[in-house]
Amino acid sequence: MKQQNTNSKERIILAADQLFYVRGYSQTSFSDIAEETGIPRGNFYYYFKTKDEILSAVLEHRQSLIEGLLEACENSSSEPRDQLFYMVDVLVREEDSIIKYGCPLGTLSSELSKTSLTMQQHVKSIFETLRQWIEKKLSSAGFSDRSHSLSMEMLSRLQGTTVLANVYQDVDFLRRSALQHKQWLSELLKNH
Amino acid sequence: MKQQNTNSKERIILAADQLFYVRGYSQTSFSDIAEETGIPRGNFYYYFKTKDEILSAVLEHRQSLIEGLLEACENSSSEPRDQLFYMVDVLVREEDSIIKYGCPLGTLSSELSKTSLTMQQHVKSIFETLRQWIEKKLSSAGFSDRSHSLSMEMLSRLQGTTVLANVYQDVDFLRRSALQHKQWLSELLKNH
DNA sequence: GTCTATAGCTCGATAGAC
DNA sequence: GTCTATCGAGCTATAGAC
Repeated sequence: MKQQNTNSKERIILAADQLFYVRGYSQTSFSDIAEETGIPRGNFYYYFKTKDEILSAVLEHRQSLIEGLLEACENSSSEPRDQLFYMVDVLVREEDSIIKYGCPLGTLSSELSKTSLTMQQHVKSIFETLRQWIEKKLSSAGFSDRSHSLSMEMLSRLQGTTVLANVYQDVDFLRRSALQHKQWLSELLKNH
Repeated sequence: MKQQNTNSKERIILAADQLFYVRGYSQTSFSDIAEETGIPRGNFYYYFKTKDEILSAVLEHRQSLIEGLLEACENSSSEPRDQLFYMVDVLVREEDSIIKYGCPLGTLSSELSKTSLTMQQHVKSIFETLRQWIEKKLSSAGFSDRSHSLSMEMLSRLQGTTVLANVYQDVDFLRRSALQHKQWLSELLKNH
């Protein structure tokens, strides 16, 4: 009934989450995670049968991180408009890592779409969580018909910004894009 | 003085270019390229000292492909507006591979920014070739002051579209986005 | 539950015959 | 220039002692 192992399992997931982001999934080895956590390689197989199972656990963790972000957006204001602004500003709050490694979801999806469509589907469902929240906020701001395509457009702009900021390693572009994104949202919501 | 080897070297580059796109750079092995070309593994080292040298050659090849695309854009019309449209429509002309593997430049940049900043700089310079051409076309359409930031915005939109189309494996979204992109360009150029 | 040792495989890279 | 054979390192995964 004792669950000290939960600690080790959680530490593996957290280290893997960071390493998969920084180095990519395929370029992260068990040795890397072992070095980061101090837990021996062979021990991992007590918690996970395969490397893919670690990836699954990491994806569940990222899903919960996204849900945490959405909650923070909800708590940032009572106005849907400002909640969406808070979402856009995650670009600036995470600017350092985005410049260096891109979007944690976008770059992982890119990698997995080339190697494991099954796992890529899991990333897609995290995107869906994000998109549905955006759609809900746009709906409550009066966009009942266009809310779906607008939510896709908003995600698309966010992804485009992270890719180019990463390509050009340009934090000023990232900040200007976030500002421009909020101006676009303002214009959009002004008419409702 | 005989150069039959040029044939083999070129075949290696072409196969590597395709495999680096479809599987990713790190996930493509010499064996994969050997299987694709019929050229034995060990033979590669006559033409390239390291795997990174193959990547360099592939990047030079992609640079020339981009220059070919720009030439096709130039030849598609005498109007800068329609030349830009032709550029946007590459999304639709390449829709199948974009849905499956994303943008050949964007996904490669994502991967390399995590593993080899040196090689990523090479990808960045290819993006620059693209961006400068767009900037030139916007300038000749009257945007002398905003042409730089608008060229970044156009690249950003293109990248965002490819990422989301790949995440959602959605060709309809890709086509709608291309249309929307051209409408945005039309609105922009209407005022000049 | 935790750890070491290692199997079995594939990788990039090398050596050398022809 | 073209090919085969192989090295040494690193990988995921397994076996089994404690």
